[in-house]
Amino acid sequence: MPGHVIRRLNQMSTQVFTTRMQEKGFDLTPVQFAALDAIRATPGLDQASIAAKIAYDRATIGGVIERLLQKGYVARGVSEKDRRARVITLTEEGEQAYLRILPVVAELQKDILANLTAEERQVFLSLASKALGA
Amino acid sequence: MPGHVIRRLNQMSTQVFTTRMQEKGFDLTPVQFAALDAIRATPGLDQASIAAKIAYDRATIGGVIERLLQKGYVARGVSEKDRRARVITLTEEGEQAYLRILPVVAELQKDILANLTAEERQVFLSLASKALGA
DNA sequence: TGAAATTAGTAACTACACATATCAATTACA
DNA sequence: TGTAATTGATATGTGTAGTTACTAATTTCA
Repeated sequence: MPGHVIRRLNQMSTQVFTTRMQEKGFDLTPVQFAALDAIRATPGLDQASIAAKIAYDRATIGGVIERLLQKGYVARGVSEKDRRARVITLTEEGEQAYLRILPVVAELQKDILANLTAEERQVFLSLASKALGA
Repeated sequence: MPGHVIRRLNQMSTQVFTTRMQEKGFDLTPVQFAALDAIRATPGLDQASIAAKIAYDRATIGGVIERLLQKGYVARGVSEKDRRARVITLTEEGEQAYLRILPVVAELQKDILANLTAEERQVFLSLASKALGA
């Protein structure tokens, strides 16, 4: 059952992320990190573009960014080009946090597929990408 | 990024499930189907055992079963052996629904990994199982 | 046997995840 | 140019997904 296996994988992946982050004293969910990463890569992006970039629903991203705002990691402004759009940028605090968190996230990625050999991991990831149509 | 790829896979998988089910006129989520399947396979199981069987949290399963109850697919009783435990069984209506839904679920599993060849799918699933420690 | 530890389920809380509806701003086009 | 269609964001509602805290029932074991 592909669906069931994929769900279990995601469950395990989320658990590894949460556990490792907590161990290192950070309070950031996978989605929040993905958003932070996207915002840092393209500062001044509006919420809808951030959502599209990391494949999330627009409505979901609103809440995620709200929580990043509360942590003081990002700032929200109004776009000069389009007054409907909210432009998101990383704060200095967000930049510092990102730099501390990035190595932790990079490290824990290995733990997610820890039961596979390096080759198997490679095959798995390339098949997963193909399945996603990338 | 394994974590990100896995999340996207799960997202796609859920979407396929939801879309196909809706097309066929059924109102059942992936979790609800998994629970229904487990209950049917082992009638008279208590909630905690169902949760363990499909790798879910005890607290989450409570809500899932509550919704299955509302649909009239399952019945809840008190265990004779252990009065703390709620024993779940499939109703006749649940059995009928399951029989109609099963082929749809079996069919849509192929769509989840539609971008892969049969061989690739096989490799992917065996690697995923290994990653899960099965 | 009786107090302590364990276990089943629920409640409350946080955080996604997405659909749909709504509102405001912008763009397209007749 | 003015109305219609589109688009960005928020609000609302449903359904996971997990944590912690709690109650009630059961087991363990000193």
